[in-house]
Amino acid sequence: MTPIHSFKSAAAEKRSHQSYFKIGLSVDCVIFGYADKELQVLVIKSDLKEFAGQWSLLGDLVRPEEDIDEASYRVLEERTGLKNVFLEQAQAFGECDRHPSGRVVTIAYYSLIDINNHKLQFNENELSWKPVRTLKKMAFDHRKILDTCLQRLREQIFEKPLLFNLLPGKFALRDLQELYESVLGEPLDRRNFRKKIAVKEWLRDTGELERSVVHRPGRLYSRNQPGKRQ
Amino acid sequence: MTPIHSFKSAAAEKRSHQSYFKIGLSVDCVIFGYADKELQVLVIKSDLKEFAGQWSLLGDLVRPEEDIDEASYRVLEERTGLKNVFLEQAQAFGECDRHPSGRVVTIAYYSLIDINNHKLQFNENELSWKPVRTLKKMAFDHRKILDTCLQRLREQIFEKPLLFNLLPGKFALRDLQELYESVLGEPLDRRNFRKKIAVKEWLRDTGELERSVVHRPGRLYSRNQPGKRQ
DNA sequence: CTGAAAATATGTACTTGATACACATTAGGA
DNA sequence: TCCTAATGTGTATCAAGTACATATTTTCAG
Repeated sequence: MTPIHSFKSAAAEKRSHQSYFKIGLSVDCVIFGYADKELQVLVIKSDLKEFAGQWSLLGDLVRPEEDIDEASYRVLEERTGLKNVFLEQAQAFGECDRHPSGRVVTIAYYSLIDINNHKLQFNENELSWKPVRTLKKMAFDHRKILDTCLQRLREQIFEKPLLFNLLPGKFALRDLQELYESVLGEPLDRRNFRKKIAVKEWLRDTGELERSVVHRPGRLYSRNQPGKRQ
Repeated sequence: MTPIHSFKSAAAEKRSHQSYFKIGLSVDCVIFGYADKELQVLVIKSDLKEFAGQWSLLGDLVRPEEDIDEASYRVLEERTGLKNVFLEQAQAFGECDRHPSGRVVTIAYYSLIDINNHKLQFNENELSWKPVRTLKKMAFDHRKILDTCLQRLREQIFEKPLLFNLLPGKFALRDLQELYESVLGEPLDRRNFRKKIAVKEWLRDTGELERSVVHRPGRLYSRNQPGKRQ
């Protein structure tokens, strides 16, 4: 047993524990979006021959000089151009055989962005949005990572106003409810949903109404920014 | 940008990404116990000169050939001799400067054990139980890790029967309540506590009573093993 | 112009879980 | 035998979640 906390110096560490530094460390980002009334996730084609044709999450090795949180923000920004968005660590995945090319432990983060309000950086691989529902098999253990993050998201959406990040600036309550239903994977009662959201003061009534709907138009709301009193 | 998922082989990986393998990976275990009516945590004296005299959590580097979960079980077993106990991953901590001897990312786990029902392996350093309440400053970012795990524990104790791991085989309801109060850091109403626990069916009435108490003795309970019907 | 269709908007009863709180009971010790 | 210090239990209240029905508003078809 070689307790890490008894290292005497970085130099001694490198000599005596060489083999311990053979483990690669990465971050993987589960980036959720919403389109076609379905929860989507941003994925790229894996170009590992073991996973030919399969989709994988956006990830990268952590650089020696960056915090792991920084690494996740970097991956998100490189791929979507977005900064300063909600990004939360979910869990580390560290089974020996999870990466066919070597030992790589990954730390999973998840994030939510408005698909129509950003530009993807399509500079390599095939980057695309896929419905979470239809992604049966993914490269590596990425389906498991996705499920873990989705589970975490489900636990959070009534605690924090996360899902507003997936919607355009103005939306009807029905849009919001459909989004919640997509994420939770189950229908919600319209009246109870409205009440539940109402008490949280997450919404601001824009005074506008829906247009071009074939029925009575609903009110349009926007996210109530913290600190702003309506 | 060098996406990890496009590695062609382990050999190529080693050549082209040498610098990415300079990050050390460890696990740290927050091992809770209960004694003197206080929540305790298992710590050792740090022998890093930067943290002379300070306490640190039990941790070790992850070995190249073991899963991270395995690593945490190994650390726990090496220090306490215990196997097959509850051990849950809490969070990864990966700030660049968290370890003075180099870049080490750590994954925190927490566990709960009965202090009086195991033998500590005192083969090195000063290994001891310390009240969580009195540990103001710890080595590394270990106080932060401890707080994170404690927070996670608080969220779990009414969901899962975790705290029974800290108690002897037989205990009175008052003992259990005092333990909950220690963990939560706040007093609980005796009658409401009893009701809340009762509906969960975590307890089995042993039929015995407390002894040597200077008042009316309470019933002694043991943990109701799953599957066992009383 | 009118009525049908399809959605919005809202309120009420019920159930469940959490909280606040009071009184009778039992063993040990003086 | 009484006092002490707990145990053991029940009830009223409040908050949150759930189930459910009716009136209203717009567009579209005729």
